[in-house]
Amino acid sequence: MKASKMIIPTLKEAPQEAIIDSHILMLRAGLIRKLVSGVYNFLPLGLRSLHKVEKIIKEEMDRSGALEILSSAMQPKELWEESGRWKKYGPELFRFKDRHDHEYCLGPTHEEIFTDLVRNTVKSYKQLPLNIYQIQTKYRDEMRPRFGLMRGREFIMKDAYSFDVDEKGLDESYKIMYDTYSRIFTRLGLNFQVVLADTGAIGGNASHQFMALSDVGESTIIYCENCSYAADEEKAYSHASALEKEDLKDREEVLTIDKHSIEEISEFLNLPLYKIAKSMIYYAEDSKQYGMFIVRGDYEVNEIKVANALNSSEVFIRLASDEEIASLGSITGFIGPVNFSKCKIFVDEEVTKMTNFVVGANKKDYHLINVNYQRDFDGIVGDYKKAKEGDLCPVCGKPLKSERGIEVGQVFKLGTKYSLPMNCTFLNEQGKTLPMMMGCYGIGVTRTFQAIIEQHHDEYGIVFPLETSPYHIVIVPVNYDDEEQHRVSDQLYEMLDSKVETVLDDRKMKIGFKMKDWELIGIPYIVIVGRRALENIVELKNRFDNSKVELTLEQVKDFIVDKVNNLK
RNA sequence: CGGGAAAUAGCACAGCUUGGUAGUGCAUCUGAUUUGGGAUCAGAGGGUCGCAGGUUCGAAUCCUGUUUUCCCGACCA
Repeated sequence: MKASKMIIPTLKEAPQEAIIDSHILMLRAGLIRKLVSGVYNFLPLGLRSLHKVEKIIKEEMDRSGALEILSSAMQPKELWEESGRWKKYGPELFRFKDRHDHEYCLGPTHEEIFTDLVRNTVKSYKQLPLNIYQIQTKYRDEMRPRFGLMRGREFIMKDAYSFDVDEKGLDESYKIMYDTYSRIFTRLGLNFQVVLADTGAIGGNASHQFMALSDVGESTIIYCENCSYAADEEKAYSHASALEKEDLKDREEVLTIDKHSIEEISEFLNLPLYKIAKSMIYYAEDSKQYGMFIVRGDYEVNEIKVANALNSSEVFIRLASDEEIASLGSITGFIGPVNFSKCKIFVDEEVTKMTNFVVGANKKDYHLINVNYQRDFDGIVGDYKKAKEGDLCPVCGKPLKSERGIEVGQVFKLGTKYSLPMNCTFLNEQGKTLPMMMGCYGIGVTRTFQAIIEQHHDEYGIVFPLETSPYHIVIVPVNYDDEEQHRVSDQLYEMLDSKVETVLDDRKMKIGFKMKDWELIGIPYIVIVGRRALENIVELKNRFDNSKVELTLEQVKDFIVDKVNNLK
């Protein structure tokens, strides 16, 4: 390809809208352009690279035995009502009507569609197991689109759904996808970690997330360096460092005027945070119940765990208002579990290990001191706190670490969550009708594309891994008007073009300008044709370490052809 | 949806306090000179100053409303 025929709209300055490196670089390198918030156009260079990401995903999915299909972004309301999600999904679902007033949505995910497809085409155990996937555009009306492709309202996802006859089959399908994902992200050159995850709105009973490690990631990973334990912060389970047990003292009521927060109480009573228990009342809008959650003062309540405890999903969980708290017989700032019975009490297990601690007295300006679990109150014991760095690993007991990650993929075991309500069944060997066991597996393709850039850039620009670079190599004559340089550039281009993806930068620009462009765009190998053109010697710049070597044309060809062939 | 900030040429920004000709750099076009690291000179094109209303002889500037964008939180591939 000749650079003079391409669209290379590089920007010298970073557009105001971007703040993280990968987003700035995609914009500056002319890979994408914003249409509206959370929606982007892919320009030629960006699209080439994106297609390569898709190709790798496709190759590995096909290798795993999965079958590719393509469905529509437009989905009828009826299917969503069958699964119960038309109501449950909330405002994130883009909904619209046609001229006949029929309702539709733009698919944020495709469980309903695939389940419907399979129930109408597969009837026998002989046709199972089955794994069907697609690479297709998804729509989610995000509250806050962010960081370019990282969280868009329109994005490309690879979604796969497996159908099995039983749990054992599902386990196998799940394992295959788990391994396939590991291969995909490895081939894409991502530094990633697999973590245990909560199942969230999609539902189901087991899940792992694939996290590309990065400081700008929106997820926090809690992991153990000693053993292999790793989990999303939302899901992570840990033990707090142990406290000294004291002899139980008599419970007392103390005046704590205007001391509402844990910090204020701690300071006022001169007690450390871990001698105080935090009581929070949550309300689940779908299951319509309140729950009081008690955690140790130096911990946060994990709202995902709250949602699970209240049989709700996180979207519907909120803190109770002051009025609601009053109607339950307590008062904001002085909530506590002692002599409280208006709603269920959930006690974090770390609280059961505390002795002589402080809680609210459900009475304005009073707290109770020397409170003890079981002697003074009771509740449903479980894990409701947010795990944090320094906690002890639930597997081996060593201190846990934390790191940020970009969630690029997730695998779920759905079980019969969709097949049961949607009646997706098969006949087994005994002629008995059974619901299929399903799994679902997603990769955020556009997000993965950005994650690659986030992990592969330097001070000059993007440094694409060869396999996902828009082009493999670019030939840059210092002065294309110079007769010798022109001849050598053309000759090298002829030698390479049919074998590897080559750009010849024939633009009438100064060398510095052209180099800056390609370094920004991230083409890994740049050939400079300059003063030694007469001797047929050129310079090869390697963007991975920014080193340069002088080579003959033949050597350049052998080098790059070899590199590209090695990818296959 | 809560809290903050912003909106002036393709991009980055000044002008607004104190109302009076819409500007700078980069990019674009023409010509010339340049060609080993974002060239120089000369010239040119490009704007409903986000939108609507108000105040005023006169509004980019002051007032009101509105929309959009970005950032921080709650949600997810």
